[in-house]
Amino acid sequence: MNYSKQREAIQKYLFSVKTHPTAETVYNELRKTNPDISLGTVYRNLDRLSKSGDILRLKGFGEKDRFDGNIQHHYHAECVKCLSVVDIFVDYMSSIDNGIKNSMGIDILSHDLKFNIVCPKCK
Amino acid sequence: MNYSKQREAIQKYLFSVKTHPTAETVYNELRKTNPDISLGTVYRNLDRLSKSGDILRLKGFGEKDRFDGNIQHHYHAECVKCLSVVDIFVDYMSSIDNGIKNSMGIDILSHDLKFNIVCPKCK
DNA sequence: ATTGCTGCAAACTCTTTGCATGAAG
DNA sequence: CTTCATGCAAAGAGTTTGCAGCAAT
Repeated sequence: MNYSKQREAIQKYLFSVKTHPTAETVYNELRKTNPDISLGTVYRNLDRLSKSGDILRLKGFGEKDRFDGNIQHHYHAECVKCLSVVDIFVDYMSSIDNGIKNSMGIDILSHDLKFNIVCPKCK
Repeated sequence: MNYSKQREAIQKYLFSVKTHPTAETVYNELRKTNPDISLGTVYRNLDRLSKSGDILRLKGFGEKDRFDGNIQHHYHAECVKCLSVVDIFVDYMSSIDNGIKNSMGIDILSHDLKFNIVCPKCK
């Protein structure tokens, strides 16, 4: 994997924001400092970075995928009004998986958990 | 909402299966007994039925939406190998939401929880 | 020099929708 | 008759990809 200015800019941007931007938002933000970047390159690098474990790809929040530069474990909550995504800094709750294993006898590899809230701004 | 033969067939089919078919699967299955049904009609009715609360639309399992005729509360698990979706008949765990409220001070409206497993067939 | 990355545009997948016709009430 | 639902095909939204040229090693 060769160095590329574009990939570095994408990763830096994601690391600098606490929002959970879509590919299009990343594209529009990066164009301000990197006017020649293309949407295809953004998609390609977001895909690469998430597959290499350097960023997170969040699915199931609205129709578009969202990306997160924070790879420490945390959950996410979506505001049911403005659809923004906020972080819930809580450790992975393995008790949930153990509970299912005990009551159902099914081995759980992991779980994906999303909370629905009304965010502070919308209240 | 007028009666329609097609909508009834869709709902009956979903109620009769324990799988969690995609729109295309519903379409292909219904065509066997209802050869003139169109994919657009299937999509339209799946949308209508999920909005009226008669069926469930499941998002976040692979790329395609899946539909569930069982509207009693239950969780779902996805097999990481074959991507099939199986039911986890466990009551809604409001303790999860209360835990977040107590530790973070955020009111949780609800949560969406998906388990990752290796299904019996793939083991 | 060789390989990998880019910009561009076209293609792809899933889903929704406009329209003229046909079924339901 | 009037309204709603259908079949069909086209359009829409999000994302991926083929290709020729440029950047990195």
